[in-house]
Amino acid sequence: MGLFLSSYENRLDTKGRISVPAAFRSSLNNENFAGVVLYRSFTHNCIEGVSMSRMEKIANATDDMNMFDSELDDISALVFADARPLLFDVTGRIIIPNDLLKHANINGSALFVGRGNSFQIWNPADFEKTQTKSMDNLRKSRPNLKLNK
Amino acid sequence: MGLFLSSYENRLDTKGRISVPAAFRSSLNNENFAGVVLYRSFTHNCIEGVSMSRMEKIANATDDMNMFDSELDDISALVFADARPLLFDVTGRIIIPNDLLKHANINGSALFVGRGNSFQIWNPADFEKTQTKSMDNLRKSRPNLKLNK
DNA sequence: ATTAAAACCATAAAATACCATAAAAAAACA
DNA sequence: TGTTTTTTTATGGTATTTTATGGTTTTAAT
Repeated sequence: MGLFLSSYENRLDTKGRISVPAAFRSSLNNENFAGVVLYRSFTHNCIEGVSMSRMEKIANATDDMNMFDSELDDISALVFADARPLLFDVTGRIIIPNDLLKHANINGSALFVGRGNSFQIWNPADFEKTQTKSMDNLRKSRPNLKLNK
Repeated sequence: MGLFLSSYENRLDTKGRISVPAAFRSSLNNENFAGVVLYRSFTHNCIEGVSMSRMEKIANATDDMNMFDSELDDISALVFADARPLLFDVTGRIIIPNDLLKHANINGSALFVGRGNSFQIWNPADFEKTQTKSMDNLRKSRPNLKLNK
């Protein structure tokens, strides 16, 4: 699978449709499932996105075990119940469910942020803020850090 | 087999019929048996659901083992004795047997919850509670948990 | 004959496919 | 390099299909 790289801001139309960036779609070219799987991030007010094959990997890893392992049971309860498989339409759009949009505070437009093997979808302004905060944290803990090498 | 993902709340009608979510049915598209297998969960007040082919897999897996493993023997004994094969009607509905409904405390409507290779059927309010509990458990045991590893 | 179960029919709402076009990116060319 | 042509992408609107749900009729069982 190709990596999800760079960031792209796209608009939601009146029907809630939004184009998944072409670059992300081509990272999913040889998937069986022509779409993405989205779920609410546990750690941020954003949406997480992965491929279906990645979900299948998780399913097989937790499979058969969780009957005896309560922690695995908790994890799979949260992940799979919340995960939304969303097919692309012919032009590469998806409809992001309302509860996910609400969780990420997304209204008019959304920022697709590459994360390597996954990606995130953010309210553009919120992402800006958390990036700044992350940068500040780094500078505090590592005063000599140079990020623009 | 496709995964069971996301959650869908549907209503029971006066005759006890309820639609299995279309997304779940399409995960069972290329099964020989046009329906699902339900049984009472051992660990929760809910109903477990799997495909027939998955039951067969469990049968084969336990077959070789339970001669030596008394716990597996107990589990498979319970599962198979309790399991109900239920065919879809033309519109994709099933009738959930009364003892299963009672076990899961289901009255007017039921929540179909994806679990990857299986799914569960819950009283919607009860599910809400256990999800909150699962989240609390995880946060306690793993404060920095990231699920998209 | 009475009851229960299965097959059949109907429909509003939701989801999805279809068609069209402007903007942007890439390719071809001078 | 700069300019033109072609292709791809993002976006908008409309039409069609699917789904969940309710009710009725027919068949089977007791």
